[in-house]
Amino acid sequence: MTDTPSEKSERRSLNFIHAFVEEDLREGKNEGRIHTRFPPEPNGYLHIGHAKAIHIDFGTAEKYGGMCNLRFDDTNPVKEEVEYIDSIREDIHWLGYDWEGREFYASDYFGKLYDFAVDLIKRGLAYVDDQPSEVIASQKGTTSVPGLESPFRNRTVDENLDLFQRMNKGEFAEGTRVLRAKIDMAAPNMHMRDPVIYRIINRPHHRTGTAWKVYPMYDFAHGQSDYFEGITHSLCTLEFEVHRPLYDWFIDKLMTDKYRPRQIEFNRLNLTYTVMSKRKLLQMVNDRVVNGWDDPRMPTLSGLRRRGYTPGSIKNFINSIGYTKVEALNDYSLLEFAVREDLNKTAPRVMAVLDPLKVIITNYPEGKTEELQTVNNPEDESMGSRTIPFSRELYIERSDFMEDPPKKFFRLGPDREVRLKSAYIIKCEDFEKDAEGNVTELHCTYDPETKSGGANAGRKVKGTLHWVSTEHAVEAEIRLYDRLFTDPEPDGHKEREFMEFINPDSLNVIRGFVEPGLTSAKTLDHFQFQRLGYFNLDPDSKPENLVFNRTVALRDTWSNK
RNA sequence: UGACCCGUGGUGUAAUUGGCAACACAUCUGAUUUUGGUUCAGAAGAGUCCAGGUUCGAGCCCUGGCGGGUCAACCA
Repeated sequence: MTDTPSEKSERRSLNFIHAFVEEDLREGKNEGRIHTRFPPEPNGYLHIGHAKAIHIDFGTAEKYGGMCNLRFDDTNPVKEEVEYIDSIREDIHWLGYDWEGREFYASDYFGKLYDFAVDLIKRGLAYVDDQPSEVIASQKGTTSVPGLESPFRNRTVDENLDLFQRMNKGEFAEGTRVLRAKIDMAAPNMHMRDPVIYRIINRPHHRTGTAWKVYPMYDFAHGQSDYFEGITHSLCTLEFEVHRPLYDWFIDKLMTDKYRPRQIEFNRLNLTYTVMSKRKLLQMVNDRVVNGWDDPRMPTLSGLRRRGYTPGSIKNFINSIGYTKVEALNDYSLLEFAVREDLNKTAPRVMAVLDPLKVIITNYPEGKTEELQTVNNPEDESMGSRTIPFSRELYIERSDFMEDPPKKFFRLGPDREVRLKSAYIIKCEDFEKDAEGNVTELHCTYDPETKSGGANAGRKVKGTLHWVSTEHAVEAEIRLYDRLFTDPEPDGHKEREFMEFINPDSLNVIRGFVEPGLTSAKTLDHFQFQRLGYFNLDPDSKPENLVFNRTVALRDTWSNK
């Protein structure tokens, strides 16, 4: 069989997970079925790390004509809340995936799991341990010293059965008894040293209420849930690698036919300048470091969405970093590149001034307003054009003028010429300063012959500035978001708390001026404010108080050297 | 000092059966441009953790080191 070049390059780009999947397919495993699942615990909002999992879970199913379930891993009523379930559903949909009604809960299987536990007891493979957790922990041994067997390890089947049933009836207090799998206290893998599989919890569960007093542990619930749902490939992150022997052990005891799920682990997403642990994100929400899970500085999907990141850009980013078994730290600039690349094609170019400096065109008639034509996107004619008002008084960006400009500064300075985007070439004749020496006002003249698009517009000047007409511009609140953390690895310091690395300037709220017409923009529509970056209208923005969030800044490559 | 996993430019990935180490980001030039954006062209940057071995040929196979990660929750 010969491959076409495209087939070759397709196989070339296969990640190791898909290589495993194809191998299983070739070997005819599970009758050629591909079925994955995305299994979040509903104890927080989804973040960009989950996007990596979502893309491989749903993406693999999509690629091989299989299915992907959504399964809420809700085995611990102490930590989980209904509130999170809705946000998780919404975020998956936002990324462009659908579980087609196959929404399951680990708690759906509490009955089956209980029966399986009873079965293990009957087969002499599980026992009730009456010891407190500290004693069980101390008997576990260490990574280099074998563990000790519990004195309750060899109870009779009848006694175990009786005790386990009474555990579930609420006869015993939390922490007084657990059910353990009987495997091997001397196993080199700690997870095989008689792991706890059921514990008593006296708190109502968000779905099953008070029906159960005992709840299965992750290891006892996850693989079995996979099995019950017919999952063929259970994709998870690297830290579960050492759990795999236990996963397989339970499946061995449960298997009734040839079908068997397979766990494959990949590297989790780590981003520079970003904290991804749900525990820490929750702490930032609780400590009011940020204004909630969807604060635009948060790495949550809802935060990124509000900030203006598009689903497509996140998908491209995830694809570009790939899936391997190497613990990687991905550069934040790669994400920003993906956003700019995506937005560049779709975002109309509009004018805004963030830090205004007044300019008076001295030879322009007072009271006159011109409607100038400007294209929405110079690279995409189909996006059309619009008109913007020009008048005698304008704002330009304060940083676009230098009293004493260095050699390679192409913007405005005394006696310098510059083009106003879509308008005229102007020349700075004079400027005023206040008592502190700050420049307060520029007096310029314009050259009527150089009107943009006109017959004589061809004269070249080095710089082009964005501007707005003071009379027509709309004042808006503009939120400039920067990195929340100052250190590339706020999470990676053993001695120092990640909170010590919080950037006090991560949010700057300013009043700027935008060209008229943006007030009717739809929420989340993107704009490129010339040279300032990509912005979007905040979902909470009101017509009387426009709020724009900066999605990502453009790189201003001019440096004062 | 146990078990398992992993070491490829600064970062992240690729390299078919063992066959010239490739791509993207980042960095630096230059060109075009009514955005110092975009686009285009180019440069620099690793000889694949180390040492042996097998082979005509090793990033890939074997052996031994070294380095990093995960695991000893009644969390997931």
